[in-house]
Amino acid sequence: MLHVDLDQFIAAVEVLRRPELAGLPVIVGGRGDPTERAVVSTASYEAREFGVGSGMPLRLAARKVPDAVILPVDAPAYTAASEEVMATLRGRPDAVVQVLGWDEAFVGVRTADPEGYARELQAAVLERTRLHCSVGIGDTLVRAKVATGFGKPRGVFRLTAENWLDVLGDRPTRDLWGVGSKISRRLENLGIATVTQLAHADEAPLVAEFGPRMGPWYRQLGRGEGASVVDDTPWVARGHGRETTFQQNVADPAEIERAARTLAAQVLDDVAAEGRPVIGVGLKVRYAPFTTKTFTRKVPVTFERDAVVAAILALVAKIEPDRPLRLLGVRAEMQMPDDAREGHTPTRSGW
DNA sequence: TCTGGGGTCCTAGGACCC
DNA sequence: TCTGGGGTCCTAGGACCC
Repeated sequence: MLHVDLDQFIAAVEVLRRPELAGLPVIVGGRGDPTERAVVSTASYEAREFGVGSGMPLRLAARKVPDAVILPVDAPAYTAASEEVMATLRGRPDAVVQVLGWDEAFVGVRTADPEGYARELQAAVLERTRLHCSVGIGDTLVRAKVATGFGKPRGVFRLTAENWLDVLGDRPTRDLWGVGSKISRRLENLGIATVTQLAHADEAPLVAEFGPRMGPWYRQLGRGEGASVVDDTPWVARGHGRETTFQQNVADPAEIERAARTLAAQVLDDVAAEGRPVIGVGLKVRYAPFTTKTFTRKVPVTFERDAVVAAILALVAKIEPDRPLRLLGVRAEMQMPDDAREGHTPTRSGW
């Protein structure tokens, strides 16, 4: 199968509608105001030269690249561009498309010439959307996904059982899809630093450290093994959430309740659009400077907005008084359709 | 430098039941 | 007086992804 990833997608979309930005360091994040609390969504390759990357605080990015063009996030524009891209992928011969996000998808296809197919796919995407993408080819989803990184930008790269360890074996486990900084550190404490070491690790210590599901899963990941079928079943959201980071920390209970009610209303609008009842609510709180707490509660299956808001406010009452908040989030879980996906293989990202 | 906002899934531990 | 073993449900929190 193939994995397709648009190159610097958000920045590229912005440059398309403002051609004069081509070749400049472009940074997209937050409301485009580098004095606010926000992070970088995407930086153009020119900006990345200065060490700017996704997830970096916007303030820091602006300091690193004083001449950067800083733009606000325009989600509808990226959604529209993304839909064009995905439609292009679906139009490829025999393609089964599994969308992973705005700028990513798996494409399942049987072909004797995957590289040729990938090049044609890139040409089709470029012709229809004027956007460049990189393509990974693999015999599993994990290998295809990881392969794309080696193809960037605008390239094609293949990873299979043949060359997986040759290419990745000496790399840190952090380079694997699903291993972040915390897991890689815990692996290191088990004496596992590289992909090869993970691939050949004993299962028992992994199970002891990560549990009966995730332990074996991480070793599989080290081998690049796992699912190899692209699944185009339409996505069904489990819930919807909204959160806001306060520009200044907030301690006033009345202001916190107001913010919670506003978020709850937005969440309930999102939920109502799905036409499925609410089965639970959640509250996320980040106390300043950066300690996150969550509270959850099941509710009787309901379409009643007032009942859901009341459940959310009951969670708000659990917030420690006199501790300033920097973030507040509200979430609602929805009832799943009966036939919803069962027996999922863990991937940590739900895809 | 000071860390967004939208999601998903897994695990631990307590409550409760038989 | 101290205490089994199995199961399910719920909550809180951790980690990851884009």
